[in-house]
Amino acid sequence: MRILLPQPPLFSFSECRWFLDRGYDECLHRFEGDTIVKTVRIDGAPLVFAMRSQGKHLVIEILHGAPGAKTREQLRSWISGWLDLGRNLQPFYAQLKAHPRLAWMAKDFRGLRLIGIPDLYESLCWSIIGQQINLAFAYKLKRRFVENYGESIRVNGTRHLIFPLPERVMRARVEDLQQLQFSRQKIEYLINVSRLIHEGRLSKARLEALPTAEEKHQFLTGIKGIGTWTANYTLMKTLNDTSAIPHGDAGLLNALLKHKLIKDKKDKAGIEKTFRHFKGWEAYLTFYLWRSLAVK
DNA sequence: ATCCAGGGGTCAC
DNA sequence: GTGACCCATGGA
Repeated sequence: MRILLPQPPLFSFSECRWFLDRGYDECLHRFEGDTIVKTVRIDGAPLVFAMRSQGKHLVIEILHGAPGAKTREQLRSWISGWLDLGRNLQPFYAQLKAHPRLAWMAKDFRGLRLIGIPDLYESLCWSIIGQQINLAFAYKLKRRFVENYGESIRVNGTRHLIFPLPERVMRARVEDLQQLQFSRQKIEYLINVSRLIHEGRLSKARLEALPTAEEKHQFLTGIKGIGTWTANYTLMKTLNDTSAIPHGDAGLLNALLKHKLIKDKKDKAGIEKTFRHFKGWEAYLTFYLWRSLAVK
Protein backbone atom coordinates (compact mmCIF):
# COMPACT_ATOMS: atom_id res chain seq x y z
CA MET A 1 0.00 0.00 0.00
CA ARG A 2 2.51 2.58 -1.14
CA ILE A 3 1.84 6.10 -2.34
CA LEU A 4 3.86 7.44 -5.23
CA LEU A 5 4.41 11.15 -5.69
CA PRO A 6 6.16 12.26 -8.87
CA GLN A 7 9.15 14.52 -8.21
CA PRO A 8 8.69 17.81 -10.08
CA PRO A 9 11.50 19.46 -12.06
CA LEU A 10 13.92 21.48 -9.92
CA PHE A 11 13.26 19.29 -6.91
CA SER A 12 15.98 17.56 -4.95
CA PHE A 13 15.17 15.35 -1.99
CA SER A 14 18.76 15.49 -0.80
CA GLU A 15 18.75 19.30 -0.87
CA CYS A 16 15.51 19.34 1.09
CA ARG A 17 17.10 16.94 3.53
CA TRP A 18 19.55 19.66 4.53
CA PHE A 19 16.71 21.54 6.18
CA LEU A 20 14.98 18.48 7.59
CA ASP A 21 18.15 17.01 9.08
CA ARG A 22 20.20 19.96 10.32
CA GLY A 23 21.42 18.37 13.51
CA TYR A 24 18.77 19.82 15.79
CA ASP A 25 16.75 17.62 18.11
CA GLU A 26 13.63 17.48 15.95
CA CYS A 27 10.94 15.42 17.66
CA LEU A 28 8.37 15.18 14.85
CA HIS A 29 10.49 13.38 12.29
CA ARG A 30 13.76 11.55 11.93
CA PHE A 31 15.86 9.90 9.25
CA GLU A 32 16.55 6.21 9.09
CA GLY A 33 19.20 6.05 6.41
CA ASP A 34 17.66 7.67 3.34
CA THR A 35 14.13 7.36 4.67
CA ILE A 36 12.40 10.06 6.65
CA VAL A 37 9.84 8.93 9.19
CA LYS A 38 7.37 11.63 10.16
CA THR A 39 4.24 12.08 12.23
CA VAL A 40 1.31 14.27 11.22
CA ARG A 41 -2.33 14.72 11.99
CA ILE A 42 -4.75 14.07 9.17
CA ASP A 43 -8.22 15.25 10.13
CA GLY A 44 -6.96 15.35 13.68
CA ALA A 45 -5.97 11.68 13.61
CA PRO A 46 -2.34 10.72 14.27
CA LEU A 47 -0.51 9.22 11.33
CA VAL A 48 3.07 8.01 10.92
CA PHE A 49 4.59 7.68 7.48
CA ALA A 50 7.92 6.85 5.91
CA MET A 51 9.15 8.51 2.74
CA ARG A 52 12.19 8.14 0.52
CA SER A 53 13.28 9.16 -2.93
CA GLN A 54 13.25 6.43 -5.52
CA GLY A 55 13.93 7.22 -9.15
CA LYS A 56 11.53 9.86 -10.34
CA HIS A 57 9.19 9.46 -7.38
CA LEU A 58 8.81 9.95 -3.68
CA VAL A 59 7.70 6.67 -2.20
CA ILE A 60 5.49 6.96 0.84
CA GLU A 61 4.37 4.23 3.18
CA ILE A 62 1.86 4.65 5.98
CA LEU A 63 3.23 3.01 9.13
CA HIS A 64 0.37 3.94 11.41
CA GLY A 65 -3.08 5.32 10.68
CA ALA A 66 -6.08 4.36 8.59
CA PRO A 67 -4.69 3.68 5.10
CA GLY A 68 -8.02 4.34 3.38
CA ALA A 69 -8.29 6.05 0.01
CA LYS A 70 -9.34 9.35 1.55
CA THR A 71 -6.49 9.39 4.05
CA ARG A 72 -4.00 8.56 1.31
CA GLU A 73 -5.23 11.43 -0.79
CA GLN A 74 -5.10 13.82 2.14
CA LEU A 75 -1.58 12.69 3.01
CA ARG A 76 -0.49 13.15 -0.58
CA SER A 77 -1.83 16.67 -0.52
CA TRP A 78 -0.28 17.34 2.89
CA ILE A 79 3.16 16.27 1.68
CA SER A 80 2.78 18.33 -1.46
CA GLY A 81 2.20 21.42 0.67
CA TRP A 82 4.93 20.51 3.13
CA LEU A 83 7.60 20.29 0.42
CA ASP A 84 5.96 22.85 -1.87
CA LEU A 85 5.94 20.27 -4.65
CA GLY A 86 3.36 22.06 -6.80
CA ARG A 87 5.57 25.08 -7.34
CA ASN A 88 7.25 25.83 -10.65
CA LEU A 89 10.62 27.20 -9.54
CA GLN A 90 11.73 28.23 -13.03
CA PRO A 91 10.95 31.95 -12.56
CA PHE A 92 12.75 32.06 -9.21
CA TYR A 93 15.82 30.42 -10.69
CA ALA A 94 15.82 32.88 -13.58
CA GLN A 95 15.87 35.76 -11.10
CA LEU A 96 18.44 34.08 -8.88
CA LYS A 97 20.82 33.38 -11.76
CA ALA A 98 20.63 37.03 -12.77
CA HIS A 99 21.77 38.25 -9.35
CA PRO A 100 25.46 39.25 -9.27
CA ARG A 101 26.10 38.13 -5.70
CA LEU A 102 23.68 35.24 -5.25
CA ALA A 103 23.62 33.41 -8.58
CA TRP A 104 25.80 30.61 -7.18
CA MET A 105 22.91 29.50 -4.96
CA ALA A 106 20.93 28.37 -8.01
CA LYS A 107 23.58 25.75 -8.67
CA ASP A 108 24.67 24.90 -5.13
CA PHE A 109 21.15 24.57 -3.72
CA ARG A 110 19.41 23.39 -6.87
CA GLY A 111 16.16 21.65 -6.04
CA LEU A 112 15.82 23.00 -2.51
CA ARG A 113 12.15 23.67 -1.77
CA LEU A 114 10.58 25.87 0.84
CA ILE A 115 9.89 23.34 3.58
CA GLY A 116 6.68 24.34 5.27
CA ILE A 117 4.65 23.66 8.37
CA PRO A 118 1.23 22.85 6.89
CA ASP A 119 -0.53 22.74 10.26
CA LEU A 120 -1.39 26.26 11.43
CA TYR A 121 -1.51 25.34 15.10
CA GLU A 122 1.89 23.66 15.02
CA SER A 123 3.29 26.57 13.04
CA LEU A 124 2.10 29.21 15.51
CA CYS A 125 3.22 27.20 18.53
CA TRP A 126 6.64 26.70 16.97
CA SER A 127 6.94 30.42 16.19
CA ILE A 128 6.05 31.36 19.74
CA ILE A 129 8.37 28.75 21.23
CA GLY A 130 11.27 29.81 19.00
CA GLN A 131 10.93 33.56 19.51
CA GLN A 132 14.12 35.24 20.66
CA ILE A 133 15.91 32.10 21.85
CA ASN A 134 18.50 30.09 19.97
CA LEU A 135 17.32 27.18 17.85
CA ALA A 136 18.94 24.46 19.96
CA PHE A 137 17.00 25.62 22.99
CA ALA A 138 13.86 26.13 20.92
CA TYR A 139 13.96 22.50 19.79
CA LYS A 140 14.43 21.41 23.40
CA LEU A 141 11.35 23.35 24.44
CA LYS A 142 9.37 21.95 21.53
CA ARG A 143 10.29 18.41 22.51
CA ARG A 144 9.20 19.02 26.09
CA PHE A 145 5.97 20.57 24.85
CA VAL A 146 5.22 17.62 22.58
CA GLU A 147 6.28 14.97 25.10
CA ASN A 148 4.11 16.50 27.81
CA TYR A 149 1.01 17.50 25.88
CA GLY A 150 1.09 15.46 22.68
CA GLU A 151 0.47 11.80 22.04
CA SER A 152 2.85 8.98 21.50
CA ILE A 153 2.45 6.06 19.14
CA ARG A 154 4.46 2.88 19.05
CA VAL A 155 5.36 1.40 15.67
CA ASN A 156 7.51 -1.72 15.66
CA GLY A 157 8.82 -0.90 19.12
CA THR A 158 9.74 2.72 18.26
CA ARG A 159 7.93 5.58 19.94
CA HIS A 160 6.70 8.39 17.68
CA LEU A 161 5.51 11.72 19.02
CA ILE A 162 2.40 13.48 17.72
CA PHE A 163 1.97 17.23 18.08
CA PRO A 164 -0.48 18.24 20.82
CA LEU A 165 -4.09 19.21 20.20
CA PRO A 166 -5.06 22.76 21.21
CA GLU A 167 -7.78 21.49 23.51
CA ARG A 168 -5.17 19.81 25.69
CA VAL A 169 -2.77 22.77 25.79
CA MET A 170 -5.65 25.14 26.48
CA ARG A 171 -6.11 23.42 29.83
CA ALA A 172 -2.41 23.26 30.67
CA ARG A 173 -1.30 24.61 34.04
CA VAL A 174 0.98 27.63 33.88
CA GLU A 175 3.20 26.19 36.64
CA ASP A 176 3.69 22.97 34.69
CA LEU A 177 4.88 24.82 31.60
CA GLN A 178 7.12 27.05 33.73
CA GLN A 179 8.65 23.86 35.08
CA LEU A 180 9.53 23.05 31.45
CA GLN A 181 11.38 26.43 31.24
CA PHE A 182 8.75 28.26 29.24
CA SER A 183 8.60 31.98 30.01
CA ARG A 184 5.36 33.40 31.37
CA GLN A 185 4.80 35.27 28.11
CA LYS A 186 5.29 32.20 25.93
CA ILE A 187 2.86 30.28 28.14
CA GLU A 188 0.27 33.02 27.89
CA TYR A 189 0.62 33.17 24.10
CA LEU A 190 0.48 29.39 23.68
CA ILE A 191 -2.62 28.96 25.82
CA ASN A 192 -4.33 31.86 24.09
CA VAL A 193 -3.60 30.55 20.59
CA SER A 194 -4.75 27.10 21.68
CA ARG A 195 -8.06 28.56 22.80
CA LEU A 196 -8.55 30.53 19.58
CA ILE A 197 -7.88 27.47 17.44
CA HIS A 198 -10.00 25.17 19.56
CA GLU A 199 -12.91 27.56 19.48
CA GLY A 200 -12.62 27.83 15.71
CA ARG A 201 -12.03 31.57 15.77
CA LEU A 202 -8.63 30.94 14.18
CA SER A 203 -8.06 28.33 11.49
CA LYS A 204 -6.10 27.81 8.31
CA ALA A 205 -9.32 27.86 6.27
CA ARG A 206 -10.40 31.13 7.85
CA LEU A 207 -6.99 32.63 7.17
CA GLU A 208 -6.93 31.40 3.58
CA ALA A 209 -10.35 32.90 3.01
CA LEU A 210 -9.03 36.42 3.58
CA PRO A 211 -8.46 37.97 0.15
CA THR A 212 -5.11 39.73 0.58
CA ALA A 213 -1.81 39.12 2.32
CA GLU A 214 -2.30 42.40 4.19
CA GLU A 215 -5.57 41.20 5.68
CA LYS A 216 -4.05 37.88 6.64
CA HIS A 217 -1.14 39.75 8.23
CA GLN A 218 -3.49 42.02 10.14
CA PHE A 219 -5.63 39.15 11.32
CA LEU A 220 -2.58 37.33 12.67
CA THR A 221 -0.91 40.31 14.33
CA GLY A 222 -4.18 41.01 16.12
CA ILE A 223 -3.40 37.95 18.22
CA LYS A 224 -1.25 38.38 21.32
CA GLY A 225 2.23 36.99 20.80
CA ILE A 226 2.07 37.24 17.03
CA GLY A 227 4.02 40.16 15.65
CA THR A 228 5.12 41.00 12.15
CA TRP A 229 7.85 38.34 12.09
CA THR A 230 5.51 35.52 13.10
CA ALA A 231 2.74 36.70 10.78
CA ASN A 232 5.04 36.68 7.76
CA TYR A 233 6.70 33.46 8.86
CA THR A 234 3.26 31.88 9.00
CA LEU A 235 2.30 33.16 5.55
CA MET A 236 5.53 31.70 4.26
CA LYS A 237 5.61 28.36 6.06
CA THR A 238 1.94 27.50 6.40
CA LEU A 239 0.16 29.21 3.52
CA ASN A 240 3.07 28.74 1.08
CA ASP A 241 3.01 32.44 0.22
CA THR A 242 6.20 32.87 -1.78
CA SER A 243 6.02 36.67 -1.40
CA ALA A 244 6.20 36.75 2.37
CA ILE A 245 9.30 38.13 4.11
CA PRO A 246 9.90 37.46 7.81
CA HIS A 247 11.10 41.01 8.45
CA GLY A 248 13.50 41.33 11.33
CA ASP A 249 14.50 37.67 11.20
CA ALA A 250 17.94 37.27 12.76
CA GLY A 251 19.09 34.64 10.28
CA LEU A 252 17.90 36.62 7.30
CA LEU A 253 19.78 39.73 8.46
CA ASN A 254 22.91 37.72 9.19
CA ALA A 255 22.82 36.22 5.70
CA LEU A 256 22.33 39.63 4.07
CA LEU A 257 25.29 40.93 6.07
CA LYS A 258 27.38 37.92 5.17
CA HIS A 259 26.83 38.50 1.45
CA LYS A 260 27.39 42.25 1.90
CA LEU A 261 23.92 43.09 0.66
CA ILE A 262 23.30 45.39 3.64
CA LYS A 263 25.77 47.50 5.59
CA ASP A 264 24.19 46.87 8.99
CA LYS A 265 21.06 45.31 10.45
CA LYS A 266 19.13 48.57 10.21
CA ASP A 267 19.87 49.06 6.51
CA LYS A 268 16.28 49.01 5.30
CA ALA A 269 17.21 50.42 1.92
CA GLY A 270 19.65 47.56 1.33
CA ILE A 271 17.04 45.00 2.31
CA GLU A 272 14.43 46.59 0.06
CA LYS A 273 16.88 46.77 -2.81
CA THR A 274 17.80 43.10 -2.50
CA PHE A 275 14.22 41.89 -2.37
CA ARG A 276 13.22 44.14 -5.26
CA HIS A 277 15.02 41.71 -7.57
CA PHE A 278 12.93 38.82 -6.29
CA LYS A 279 9.36 40.06 -6.64
CA GLY A 280 6.97 37.22 -5.92
CA TRP A 281 9.76 34.99 -4.62
CA GLU A 282 10.80 36.79 -1.45
CA ALA A 283 10.09 33.79 0.76
CA TYR A 284 12.21 31.56 -1.47
CA LEU A 285 15.05 34.06 -1.39
CA THR A 286 14.79 34.10 2.40
CA PHE A 287 14.85 30.32 2.56
CA TYR A 288 17.88 30.13 0.29
CA LEU A 289 19.62 32.80 2.36
CA TRP A 290 19.00 30.72 5.49
CA ARG A 291 20.50 27.81 3.64
CA SER A 292 23.53 29.92 2.75
CA LEU A 293 24.33 30.46 6.43
CA ALA A 294 25.32 26.81 6.66
CA VAL A 295 28.11 27.04 4.08
CA LYS A 296 31.57 28.62 3.92
C1' DA B 1 31.79 38.24 30.91
C1' DT B 2 29.20 39.72 27.24
C1' DC B 3 26.35 39.45 23.37
C1' DC B 4 23.12 37.39 20.48
C1' DA B 5 19.37 33.96 19.67
C1' DG B 6 14.48 32.21 13.39
C1' DG B 7 10.43 38.44 18.74
C1' DG B 8 6.83 40.67 20.99
C1' DG B 9 4.44 43.57 24.35
C1' DT B 10 4.39 47.59 27.09
C1' DC B 11 5.31 52.07 28.23
C1' DA B 12 7.31 56.75 27.89
C1' DC B 13 8.17 60.47 24.88
C1' DG C 1 6.26 56.17 15.36
C1' DT C 2 10.36 55.42 17.87
C1' DG C 3 13.30 53.72 21.54
C1' DA C 4 14.19 51.56 26.13
C1' DC C 5 13.05 47.82 28.83
C1' DC C 6 11.53 43.15 30.07
C1' DC C 7 10.93 38.23 29.38
C1' DA C 8 14.04 33.58 30.27
C1' DT C 9 17.75 30.73 29.03
C1' DG C 10 21.43 28.68 26.18
C1' DG C 11 25.41 28.92 23.41
C1' DA C 12 29.51 30.99 21.51
